[in-house]
Amino acid sequence: MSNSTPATIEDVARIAEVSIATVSRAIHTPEKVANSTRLKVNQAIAITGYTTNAMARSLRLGRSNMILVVAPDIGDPNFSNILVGLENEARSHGYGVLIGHTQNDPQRGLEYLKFLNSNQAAGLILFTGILPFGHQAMTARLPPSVGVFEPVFNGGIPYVGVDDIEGARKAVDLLIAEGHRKIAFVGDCRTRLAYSRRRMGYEAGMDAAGIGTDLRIVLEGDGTIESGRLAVEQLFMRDTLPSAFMCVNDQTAIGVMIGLGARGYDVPRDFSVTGFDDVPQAVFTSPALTTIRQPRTLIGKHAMALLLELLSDGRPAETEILLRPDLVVRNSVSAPSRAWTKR
Amino acid sequence: MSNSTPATIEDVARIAEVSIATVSRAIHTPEKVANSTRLKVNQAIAITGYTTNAMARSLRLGRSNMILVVAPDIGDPNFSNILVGLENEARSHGYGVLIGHTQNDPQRGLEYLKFLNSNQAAGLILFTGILPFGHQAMTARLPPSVGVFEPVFNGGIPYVGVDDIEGARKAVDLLIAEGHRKIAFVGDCRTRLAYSRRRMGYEAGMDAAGIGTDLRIVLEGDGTIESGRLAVEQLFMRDTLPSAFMCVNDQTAIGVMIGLGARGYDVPRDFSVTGFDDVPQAVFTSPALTTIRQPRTLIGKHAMALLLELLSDGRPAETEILLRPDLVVRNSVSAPSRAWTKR
DNA sequence: GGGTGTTATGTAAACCTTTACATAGATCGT
DNA sequence: ACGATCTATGTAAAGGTTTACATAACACCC
Repeated sequence: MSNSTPATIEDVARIAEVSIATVSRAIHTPEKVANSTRLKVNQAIAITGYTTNAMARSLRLGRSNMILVVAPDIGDPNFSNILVGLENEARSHGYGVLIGHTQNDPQRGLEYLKFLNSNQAAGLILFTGILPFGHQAMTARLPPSVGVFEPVFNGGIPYVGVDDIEGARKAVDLLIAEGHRKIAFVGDCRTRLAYSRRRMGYEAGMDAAGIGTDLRIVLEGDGTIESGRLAVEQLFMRDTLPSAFMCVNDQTAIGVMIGLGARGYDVPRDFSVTGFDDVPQAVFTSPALTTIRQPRTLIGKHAMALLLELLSDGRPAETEILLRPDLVVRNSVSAPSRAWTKR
Repeated sequence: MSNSTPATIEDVARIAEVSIATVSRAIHTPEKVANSTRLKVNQAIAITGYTTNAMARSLRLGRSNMILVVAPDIGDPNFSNILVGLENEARSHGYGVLIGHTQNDPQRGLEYLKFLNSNQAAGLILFTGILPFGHQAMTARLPPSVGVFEPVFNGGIPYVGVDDIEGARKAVDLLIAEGHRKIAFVGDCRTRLAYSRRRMGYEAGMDAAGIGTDLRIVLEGDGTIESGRLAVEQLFMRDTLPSAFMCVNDQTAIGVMIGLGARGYDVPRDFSVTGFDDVPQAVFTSPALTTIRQPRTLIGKHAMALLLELLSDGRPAETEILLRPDLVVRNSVSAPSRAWTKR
């Protein structure tokens, strides 16, 4: 029963007493084969335990059934949930998911390009927000691709993600509703499209409330904890303090809370803080972080569905699918402290 | 330069004015080809931008250059760091890493078995602690495999992980050194080998200190936050309270701290708590969790190295590689409270 | 100078599948 | 009843690679 070498289509054909072509047809286009024959083939498959050799199939078809997922950092708390969505959707369509991380190393990017060139992946999901492959000359050979988590700015590939503008808007609106007027934005960053959009949402909210943007309390940042801590330091140096910090992501918010804690302030009594992403840790910070949730599994699902569509249709359907962000209220926001309302 | 169809070995051969066999040899066994020829071939490769078609290669060789990694849950905070180690090591040897998650669904397991049978992966890394493929009959066709994170109990495959016994021992020893005598063990679980070992370390430590094990404060658990919370409830019901909780993992410890917090107790003033794993969240709990660190990236690296060795040698080298766990002291442990020292 | 090695290269088969084309048998319309 | 059409199946080529075997060139030794 369990030979050392796996059964081939020929073994099945021999047992079913048909040709290998018929076996192949019985599997892939069953309507083209007589009922009686199909039955014999299915029995033979059951007997041999035959599984199509994916290598041979891919070789013949000129494309594989693997999707390459390239992320800058597998450990990113946002990553795994999106991946689950991607993986489920892919597998239910007979595709496998392959994972690579670039660690922001361009050399790594080239390796993946080679990988794609050698036909090992039929499609590409990009978390990096940038085509990680040096010269655009290569672009010609890129398989169908979909950006996720971060829009890809140097190549017109479709994107699936959360509506950053709307999400940011929800955060500012909450702070404004609580009575805040001086709201800092931490994590301004021109190169990251998602962050730019969040800032746009921030500005829209401030404008809508008739407050407008005070550039002295818009701080640069790269989304790391450290950048949040640094921003707090800068503000205390400049002595232009807000009553609330709207942060471009949860990591930054954690950094801000650490910075404020280090200076002896209490969140939310002295300052309110919001994040963005709702990473798992956001529940465990103290206080638990009020933030904007990304529907990560859903993003993964949609992104993969779009990619698979591209793979069969050829032409790009939508260029951008934006999902609805949800406000998650926890304990890091309250009304501004007395000290601030007086100003 | 960038044709629509990728260059094949024949294109290279034509340009280099040699046969395809020579090209293949120039790539894989360069010492068997004359210097002058090798030069010509390399130039031709550079001109064409040739990359070996991995499908054809795998088909011919009867094995792929992919390693399948099967985890119960990609989102597990322990997972990503081990994966980084696995991935780096694999890639530096020309292998790619493929990720699957079973979500503890046996159906899923079967899909992966099919996947392996169809030659799409040369080796298997198992996070699940169990061969996820129904009947052991199949075992015959399993490719070289290595267990990681959790020893595989139903198949004699090599294992790479942390020394759970020693790690647990470090945790008890710390608690004992702080003066604790009544130390609960939370997360007893017969089916999970790693947890059993941690309990063994716990018992060894208690015995060495002449305290011994009090079964009334050894509680079952499955490593979830909820199981930790529940354990606290049980102890308060039974009214047999320890002064410290040694938890089988960080999640459990978080649950314990939540449970204690809910009853109005302060950690570490009223009770000390230790975890195991040092997941990223452990820094952000309040108080920050004292725990045992698993060298995750290193585990991944060693596991993959072992697997690749198996792949080339054939025979299993070591059956178990245990790495050193490190004690990470944070703020969840202190001397027992007055109330307890008096007992 | 002819047998013996050695070295470098070429020829062709094999890996397993899918599918265009060919074939043969059945069905149908008149 | 006969050509036309349709349906089910088979034959064989193709996809790109690796490698056993064959060949050819060359050096070497007695």
